[in-house]
Amino acid sequence: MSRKISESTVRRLSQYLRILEAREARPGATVSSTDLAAEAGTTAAQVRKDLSLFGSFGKRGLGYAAGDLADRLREILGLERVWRVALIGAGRIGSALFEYADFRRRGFDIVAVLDNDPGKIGTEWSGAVEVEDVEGLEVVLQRESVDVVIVAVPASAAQEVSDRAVTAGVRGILNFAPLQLRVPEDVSVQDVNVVTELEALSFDLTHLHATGTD
Amino acid sequence: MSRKISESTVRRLSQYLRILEAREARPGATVSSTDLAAEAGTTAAQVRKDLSLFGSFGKRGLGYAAGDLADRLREILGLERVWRVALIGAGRIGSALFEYADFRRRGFDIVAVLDNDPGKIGTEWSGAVEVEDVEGLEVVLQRESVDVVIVAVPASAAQEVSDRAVTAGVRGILNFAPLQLRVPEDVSVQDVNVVTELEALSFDLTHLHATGTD
DNA sequence: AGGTGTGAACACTTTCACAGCA
DNA sequence: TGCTGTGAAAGTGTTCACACCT
Repeated sequence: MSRKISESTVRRLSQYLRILEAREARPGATVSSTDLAAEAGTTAAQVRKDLSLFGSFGKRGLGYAAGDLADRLREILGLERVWRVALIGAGRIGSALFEYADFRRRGFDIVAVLDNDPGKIGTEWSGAVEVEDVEGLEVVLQRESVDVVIVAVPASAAQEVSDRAVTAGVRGILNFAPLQLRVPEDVSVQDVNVVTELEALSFDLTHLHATGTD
Repeated sequence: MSRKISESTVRRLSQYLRILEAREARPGATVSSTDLAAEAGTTAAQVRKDLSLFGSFGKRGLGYAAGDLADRLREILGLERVWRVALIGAGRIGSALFEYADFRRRGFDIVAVLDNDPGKIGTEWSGAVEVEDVEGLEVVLQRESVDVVIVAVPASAAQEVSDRAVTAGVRGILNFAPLQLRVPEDVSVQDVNVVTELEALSFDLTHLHATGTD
């Protein structure tokens, strides 16, 4: 069924879905590629190309049925199920993520939290999940049928934790550690690196200033 | 001076720099494009292309002088100065970011924190910065000569806050709100969106499974 | 030999422009 | 007329392959 879909297309699909959800469209409402493009900060042609990669579900002369389009996007993105997520690392980032209610609402359920700090192990978070010893990583991942792990440990521990999760069968990793994780081909890693984003800003600012003179 | 440098090149430069810094190279140490590529998860040709966009500072047969290369990268990325950052939004994400010491070490100094919650305004964070009322945004940004703002407020408030920061002269925005900020051409925005990253994982996992059957 | 710097080939993405349906 | 769907054209980014220096 699937051609090769680019990373950027997937990112935009996620964005389109968020836009549609924010509108909580009344039944029957329609949306055009021009609409979506304006809000997503891209072009109408881009929106149509992205969507047409998965079939043609627009009506010529009208646009897309907003509700149907949202459903279709959820289906394409694999969001019709609940993903079971384990959070590895109960530090600042970990706890901020855990408290971020949007995950749960969007189908990512944090079913386990692990850390190696004895002061944290055994404590209960939000009266729901107990922090467990990362020592027992494999057991926890299996017991909870975890699909995805969030790596929120220091860089020095990240590769080991990732290796163990992969060995335990995990195929998706959201990585907050500032290094490139080495994983087998069939494992998908997404990186979040705020320092890199800031450095990209720094680059832009430094070189934007130069635009006038060059 | 500057040709058009792609977003992806800049991201990789940041990564190369981090790799070099992690090695705390002894003076005189050298590093080859093959080395860097292996650790960064890219190809040697890519590394050389990226670096050659800014001049030729490698030695044929030898590689790059690690220390010099790191210096050059910092210069290219505009990291030879300290960037003054204001954090708008003192919620979960905001506080996690504030506590993340790496920023300061890397030249991003959070000089102001703003929020609209009366319970937070006036409190001191890390005995260093006092949370101020977002009401006075413009005054604070000017007083502190802020270069970059981090937008960590709910989506509903993000565009307004961004507009006000831009009007006050800010040219760089790190955006954590899940929407596309509208800004003038000469303002650079970098987005961090964890939900999109998770949805990209969800997409990959859903479609990797299919590879066998298709 | 070993490893850089780079034009030229290739692959991928975005934009254009228009045929075709509601 | 209005707006989608899509081949073809244009534009960007990556990989190849090799001349050249140490």
